Amino acid sequence: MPAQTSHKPPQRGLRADARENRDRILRAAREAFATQGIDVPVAAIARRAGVGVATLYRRFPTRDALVTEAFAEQLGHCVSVLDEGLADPDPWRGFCTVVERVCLMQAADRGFTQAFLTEFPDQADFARERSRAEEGLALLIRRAKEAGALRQDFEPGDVTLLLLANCGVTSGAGEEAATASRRLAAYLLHAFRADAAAPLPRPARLGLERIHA
Amino acid sequence: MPAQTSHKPPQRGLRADARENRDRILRAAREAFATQGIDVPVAAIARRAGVGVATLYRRFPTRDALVTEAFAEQLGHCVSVLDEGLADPDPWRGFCTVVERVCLMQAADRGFTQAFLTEFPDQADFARERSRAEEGLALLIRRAKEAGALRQDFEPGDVTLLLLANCGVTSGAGEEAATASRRLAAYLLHAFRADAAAPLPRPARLGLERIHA
DNA sequence: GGGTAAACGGACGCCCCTCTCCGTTTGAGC
DNA sequence: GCTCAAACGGAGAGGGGCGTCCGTTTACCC
Repeated sequence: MPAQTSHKPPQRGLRADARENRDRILRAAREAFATQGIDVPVAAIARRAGVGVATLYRRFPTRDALVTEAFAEQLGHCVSVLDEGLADPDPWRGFCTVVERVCLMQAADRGFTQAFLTEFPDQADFARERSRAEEGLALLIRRAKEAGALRQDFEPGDVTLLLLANCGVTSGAGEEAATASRRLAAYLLHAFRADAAAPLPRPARLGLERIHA
Repeated sequence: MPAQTSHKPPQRGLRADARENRDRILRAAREAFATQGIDVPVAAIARRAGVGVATLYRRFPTRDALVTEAFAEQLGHCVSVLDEGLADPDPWRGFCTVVERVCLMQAADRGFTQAFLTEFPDQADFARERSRAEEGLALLIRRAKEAGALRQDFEPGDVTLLLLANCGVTSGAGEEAATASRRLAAYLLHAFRADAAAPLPRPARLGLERIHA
């Protein structure tokens, strides 16, 4: 079989106007989701993009498909943030950076946050990205522990915990979202430090996939 | 004027069957909200209560009125938890108890949590309870600081921060909600301790009323 | 037990959202 | 420039939730 050309198949072979419209729809969707939340009617997105609803549905057969595609970019961004964190010679600093950046991404995009909280289209693409993210994260955590910076009883599910917590904060805090998110991250990162160790209750069994349960 | 007899006016003077039905509706609503979330259709609540929709709407003229009334009990419970915390001779322990208990209440009731996160009917009753809660909380915080247990740069908005964070966790963690909530509370309470002090970013301006912005 | 106002319940109107159908327009190759 | 498949867009079908109307039933009082 031919090497699968990235995960954006339906771009090639489209007529010029169709491709243009497809881009406008995606841009409009991202804007709408970010500002109005993930529940904006499809019609509103179409209007914002300057196309008819039928055009939108021709490219994205269902609402979920559009949501998925619209957030693929953000998801990719998350992964690259993680890569940067892994590249940092100081694993603790790398870990902190990842957490802070992702939290701020959530704070800046209401739709992205909601997508985390509510059930989400579990497309195949996402599963792949997610498992990559899980591996990278586990590696970063292991390194940070070995460096003696991250507490020993920390575990990967605690990252999910933090992300969910941040979802709540960013959904609820309105315009203060970014400030609140920063403060939450600071508090939690502080509690995660090894030198802050004090007994913890047993961990929740939260994988990254649990997020969309 | 006659002393206002608590804040449950429309109980007296109802016909026996009507009062019975009213209670069943409230019970059904609380169950439905707790298990299915705050978005259950009114019709489902009516069915569960064994009454027609019209009967429901006769007692609770709008959906929001029903939600408000259904959660009044929980809100009262929160306040009494706070009172208990205030009664503890050790203000830090009192503070921890309040936080942990309220977090677990949220974890146990999906609807209550959602009501925190999403916009909420700002009924007059609630404003009163809320300001009482704010005062009590501020007092508890002041005492805990004076006792040297709570960090000096902690501020009331951080309680809102914690509650919102817990909302996110409990909405997202499914059956692990209680476990996750406990762990989050432990982490944050730990970070709130005075002996854990490290510089924080500037606080978010979150009052309790901000929760429903 | 009989009269009456209160309470009941289901059917219905209204609105909004998702997705489809179909007649019209347009880009691309010759 | 001509042809035609590809793309377009608006109108509308289908479904669901909120709140109301109105004919029927029932508790309470005498």
